[in-house]
Amino acid sequence: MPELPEVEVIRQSLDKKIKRKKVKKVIVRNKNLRFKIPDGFSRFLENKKILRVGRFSKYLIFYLSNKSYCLLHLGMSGTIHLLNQNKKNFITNTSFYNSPILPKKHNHVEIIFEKIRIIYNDPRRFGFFQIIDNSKMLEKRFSNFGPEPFHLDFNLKYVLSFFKKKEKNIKNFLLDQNFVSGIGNIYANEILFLSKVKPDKKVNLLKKKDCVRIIINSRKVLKDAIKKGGSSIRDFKNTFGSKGDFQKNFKVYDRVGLLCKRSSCAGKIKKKIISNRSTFFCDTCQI
DNA sequence: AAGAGGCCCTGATAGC
DNA sequence: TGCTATCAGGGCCTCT
Repeated sequence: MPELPEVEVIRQSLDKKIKRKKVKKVIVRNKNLRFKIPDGFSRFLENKKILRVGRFSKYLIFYLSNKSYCLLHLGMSGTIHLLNQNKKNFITNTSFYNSPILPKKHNHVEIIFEKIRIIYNDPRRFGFFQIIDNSKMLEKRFSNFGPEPFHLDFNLKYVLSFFKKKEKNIKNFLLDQNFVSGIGNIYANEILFLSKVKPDKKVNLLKKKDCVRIIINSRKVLKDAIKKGGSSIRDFKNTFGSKGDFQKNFKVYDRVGLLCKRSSCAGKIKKKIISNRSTFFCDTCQI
């Protein structure tokens, strides 16, 4: 599910719900996520206030009242579910498990506030939590990440310097978080379609104007997706914070065999595996 | 040292 | 109905 736009939409709703609220209790049901949740994780969060919920790239950042941080990456299948609850017996109460909005399985972590309970669900367990002790460590954690597309650092000069003499194709670059942060497989496909660039084009062959279009469209696609509430595909429709609508705007993703949406183009959308990821493009108007 | 590929995991779906 | 194979939005690790 989650590329930058989906994570941002979740962040916005989560921030509204738990900002300035104190964590009463944390329950870890299954600590075997992508990285093992360490002993003491619950103790670390309990009795601390969430000052706000931030985000960098595809990571949610919980700003804690003792100037430490908790990161959450949703992996491929991580979702957050939010349940209101009565004050009475709010920690031990388990009636919420019957809630129709809550999946039956894979509810691995619960963070319990006085009137609200957030539940981390993740069937594939590619997501993870991470405790960060201070702002220095937070800075270090993301020091190797490229800028987000919106950032002024993601500009022509930066892109050209990265592409010089590189043999890699442009799609892999867009997915490379060291180059640019927050783009995943869906939006990489969409960005390249709008930019009229073939996904397997080697970056050292790109013209300046191609790079400019890729920069502009990276911003455009992510911004539009955030505005539409992200993309909901497969069974993620009812998930908290991601009842998105952007999938209706997909020009190439999951449209193999269908007509190209560019009005002047008669091509059909092709599918090709690049570095083990499904890649969709129009080989008529993307060159 | 850049770049390709394997792998972590479960669930939905397609094909027989 | 029930089996098997394939695929899924991420990113780390290893190998060449």
